Amino acid sequence: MTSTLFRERDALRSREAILDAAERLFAERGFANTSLSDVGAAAGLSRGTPSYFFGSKQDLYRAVLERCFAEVREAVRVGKERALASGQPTEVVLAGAVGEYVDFLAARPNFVRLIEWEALSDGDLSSEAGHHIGVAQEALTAFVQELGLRAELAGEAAQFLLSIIALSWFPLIHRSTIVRALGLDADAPDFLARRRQHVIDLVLSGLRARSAQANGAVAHPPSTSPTP
Amino acid sequence: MTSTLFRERDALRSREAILDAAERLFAERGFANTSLSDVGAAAGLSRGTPSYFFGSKQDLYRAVLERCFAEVREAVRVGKERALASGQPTEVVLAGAVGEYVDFLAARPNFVRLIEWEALSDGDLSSEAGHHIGVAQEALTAFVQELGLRAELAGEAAQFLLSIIALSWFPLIHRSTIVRALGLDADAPDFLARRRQHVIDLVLSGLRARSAQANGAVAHPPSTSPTP
DNA sequence: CATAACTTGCTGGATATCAAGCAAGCGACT
DNA sequence: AGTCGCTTGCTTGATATCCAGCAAGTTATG
Repeated sequence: MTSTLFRERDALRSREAILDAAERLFAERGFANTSLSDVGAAAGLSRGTPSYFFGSKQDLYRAVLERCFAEVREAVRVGKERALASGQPTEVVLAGAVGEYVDFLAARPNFVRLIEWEALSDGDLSSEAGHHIGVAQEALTAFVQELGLRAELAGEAAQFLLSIIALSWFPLIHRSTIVRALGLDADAPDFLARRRQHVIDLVLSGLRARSAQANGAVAHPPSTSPTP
Repeated sequence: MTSTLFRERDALRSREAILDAAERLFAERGFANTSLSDVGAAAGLSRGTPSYFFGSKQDLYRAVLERCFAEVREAVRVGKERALASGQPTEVVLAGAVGEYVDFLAARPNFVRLIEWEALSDGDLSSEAGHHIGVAQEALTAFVQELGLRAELAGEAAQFLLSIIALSWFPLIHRSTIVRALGLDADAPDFLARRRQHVIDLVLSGLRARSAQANGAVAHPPSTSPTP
């Protein structure tokens, strides 16, 4: 019998192992600070194997991003369909969607960090991250549709969506810096649930206030002005 | 007379020039992607000068961070004093403080990007970013004090403060990716004002809802639960 | 005042390290 | 024998760090 110490040779498995390793390392340390040696070693393979399967380092990076975005696109598609078909009241649908978004991101720290490196390095989305546009637009139209807004309020909706993303995203990036500096423990078992609820409450109260302001007369002045 | 083409030798000015150049380049491209040659050239000096003044690349980086944090500490201190002494109603004070925070960050893209690189690279705040703790704690106590909360609600306050930071911070990092993907134009002359107002409205409505829930009976159920 | 002795600000070559990419090689299986 | 999966040796380019040195001052000394 052949030794079981060495895995049998399997191109597909090795490819996936390299993708996994690269995703983890690129997410943790960024593109520039990850060497192909590191990737090979983390995949349990040699220095040269990443190049063998993916060509250049850039190409490997593209492959990693592509795999991540595919997952996100799918999640948005599914979430959108479910939300629009549910027939539940708007607030319930939104609360569910926001909560799921928080959980989705929290379960994918690699994805979040990858995008963050990307945003910092590139400056603009010209290169790889062009995928983002499509997903964001799809989410935005679903959001506008669910709120039953006319097109004129798309800017307002975009602000809200931007806020939802920011609220869900930020604590994951700064879990060990700002979050901890505020005395919160991102590793505590109930942190995620608390955060999820907080984000949902904040967004819903914001939307309620906004629609109250739009419908009724001027109950309170539009909002307090900051400059004296 | 001596030629005015060449600046007279001035150690302090050169030091500052190098700090400025390093801050800009580290913020734009990150630590790993900035060479000391780049820094020297950007400062109008030679390849070797950064090392001459600051020793190692790491030390130069530390000096840049230190200078940034000093500015932030000062801003927090001033803002805190002014807010607590103003005697205005809580909502006005908060709206002012939040708006100022948004503007403060928007005026300092270098700072925001620097911290973001730091958060991504380090993972934890052990090393350089330990400064953060102090500033965040000071802001938090001011916030709790302004709201007149008991210590038990510090966790709640921290969530709100975290949200304020996230809302103000995120669009600056993702101005060319997510913000643009949502159809917003971060370079439009009124984007900052709109965003400022949105953040203020969102935070204030959230706080109003929270205090209504705390004071009155259960007007609406605590909040809609996301899981089916 | 003049010259020498010394300091300070800054430069740019030399060296060493490290990583990407290429190509030759090697073992296993068909 | 040939192909596939993978490894290893080597080259080349980039860059951090060390250091010798120059030039513009500054102080001490005649």
